[in-house]
Amino acid sequence: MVSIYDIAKAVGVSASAVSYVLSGRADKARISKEKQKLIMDAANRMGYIPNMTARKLSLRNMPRLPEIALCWSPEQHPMFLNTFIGILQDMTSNGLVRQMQFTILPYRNGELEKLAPALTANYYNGIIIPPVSEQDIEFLKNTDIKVPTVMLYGDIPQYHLVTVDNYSIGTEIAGIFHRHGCRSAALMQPASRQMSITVAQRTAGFLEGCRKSGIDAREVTSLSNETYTNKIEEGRILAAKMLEENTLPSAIYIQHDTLALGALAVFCGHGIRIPEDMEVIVYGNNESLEIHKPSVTTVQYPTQEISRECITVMAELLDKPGAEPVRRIVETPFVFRESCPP
Amino acid sequence: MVSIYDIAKAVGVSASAVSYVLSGRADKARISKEKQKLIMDAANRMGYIPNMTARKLSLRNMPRLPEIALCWSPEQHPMFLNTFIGILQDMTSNGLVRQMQFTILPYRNGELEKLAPALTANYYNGIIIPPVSEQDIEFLKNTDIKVPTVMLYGDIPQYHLVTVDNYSIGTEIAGIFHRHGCRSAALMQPASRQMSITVAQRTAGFLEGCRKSGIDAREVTSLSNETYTNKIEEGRILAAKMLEENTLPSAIYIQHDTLALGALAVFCGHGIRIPEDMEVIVYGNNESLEIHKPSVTTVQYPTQEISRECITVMAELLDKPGAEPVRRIVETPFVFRESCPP
DNA sequence: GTGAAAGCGCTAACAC
DNA sequence: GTGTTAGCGCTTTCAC
Repeated sequence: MVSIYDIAKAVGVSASAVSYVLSGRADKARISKEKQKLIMDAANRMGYIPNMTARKLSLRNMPRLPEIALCWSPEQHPMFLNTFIGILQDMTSNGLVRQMQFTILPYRNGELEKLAPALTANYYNGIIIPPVSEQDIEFLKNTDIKVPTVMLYGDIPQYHLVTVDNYSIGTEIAGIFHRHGCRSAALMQPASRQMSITVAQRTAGFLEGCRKSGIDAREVTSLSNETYTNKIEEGRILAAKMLEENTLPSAIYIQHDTLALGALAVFCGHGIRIPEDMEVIVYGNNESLEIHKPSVTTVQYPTQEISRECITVMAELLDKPGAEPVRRIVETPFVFRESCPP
Repeated sequence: MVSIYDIAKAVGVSASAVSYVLSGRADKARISKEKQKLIMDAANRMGYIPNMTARKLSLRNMPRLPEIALCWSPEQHPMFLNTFIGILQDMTSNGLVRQMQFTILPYRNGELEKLAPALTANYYNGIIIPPVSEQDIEFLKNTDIKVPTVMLYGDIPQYHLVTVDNYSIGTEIAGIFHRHGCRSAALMQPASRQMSITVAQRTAGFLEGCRKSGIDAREVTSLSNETYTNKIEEGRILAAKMLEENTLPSAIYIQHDTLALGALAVFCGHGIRIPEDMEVIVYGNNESLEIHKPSVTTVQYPTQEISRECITVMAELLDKPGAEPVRRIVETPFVFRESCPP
């Protein structure tokens, strides 16, 4: 990395002159125009990029905010990140939590390991990770992160946790289908490069619940090597496949809101009456499910509450680093609508 | 701020001992158990939070990534941030752009000014700002940011720009309605605390286009002091209001995708035939519009392309800081569907 | 086991 | 106008 000293040497001036010019305060130090140009040119030529770390350290009167790394995989629910930032903005401006600075560390599901250097180097005051794939959980279990770390979903003993009770969601849905006298049920879920543990937990709960209730349950999903332009299309294709096979169950639990919109479009388009022919429950939080005809019973994916809880826990941890790992389970309310009455 | 020296003094040991203990390497320096405990306790008691800036500066072998501030208002399109991070992850892992570190600076529309200290202090290697309100534009015009700065939407001479041609979108839609022989048109838009300039530009284009074509155009929007649980509900209420007034236009241009879903639910529920009774064009990128019955003609809000362009521009700027401001206009393709044929 | 001291790259007060 | 120098708070080597 080229520093202001390199430039100073190259141009034949002192480092402070370079500093003044490159941080836009040349006038303040009354550096001559010619020297300014020489310095600017050299900086450009040599590919100088200021080291903000050093700059910040020397800037005395700047507020020093704790830096939190927010590991983020775009395969999360597409609205979640926006919700998270919204809640953060809200809580901070209302003085509910201390100010913090969030840096996004993007990763793909299953490739969290690539962030290992940043995570293990004590580079941040805190870390937030929503590890959704088994592989990432495995990596985290075997990694020694020494700064306060909050997991979403992935229950790993040494770290703090904010999650929902995915397994119970599955069994409760199975229970509802059972009470309604359903004999057969389907479980529809999106394909992904890496099976999400949250989906897997709900799946396990649902299948176990069905088994106990004597409901004949089967999974509907696409091969992971197929690709779709979006979740709507995937839902349509999965639904079409079910119709082709001509073995519609009396109830279906769809694990993803947008997927559900696609699937429902096909079911309704083929004259399947919901809930008479088939009851539908969806996990997610897409507002469209509310105005869908018929309106759709959902288990709410509580992104707002998860965000709030996560931010709260992180803010508390900063002040007591050695604290015992906390476990916070966020509620997932059922919202009963036409597609599956209570 | 309490430093390791404060702790060292309080406990009566050297700063290096404190450093070892607090960064989890006490064993490496063979610090006695008692001293470790004393140091830990003092740190907790005194509310010590490590200064990551200093830590990073002294860590020699860490990769130094340019730090980019991403100013973000949650009032942006809810999927945009996720898309942005997804594209970033993609471009970086494919080696299309250099590695960068993104820090999120949350703000509310109209309150960008509160970020002024962070923006003007040369605290970041680059800054990205999507200023959507007039007030924030005004603030930026009068602010001297010295680091490479990319604006989305807000055209301000001294900064770089990535945007779409909002005005033309408005006029083109008016032109389509005109070609179809519409005599009257409505323009529906979401209420917001701060009128978004992008919405305002499309509005201006549309109204001017209507005026030139002799279309009688009127705006439908809610009072900014009303609040809604979500955009769907807002759309439903706006549509209901139009039905009450019993003056349906022959075409409507809806400025927001989710708002449109709510409004369309009401229109269709009241037997309004689309496009026969009323043509509909929507600006946005919600996938549901594609499977809506009838499917909805949209002008695509190209969040992916905007993100890609923005990241590209920023990466280029880092290497040539003094460059002339660039202007990149991203295409906004029309997708014609049933609600308004070409 | 422990502490002194050098250095990370930069800013800014100050001397010239 | 320009250069010297003392920090910013931390890590890490090395001497004791």
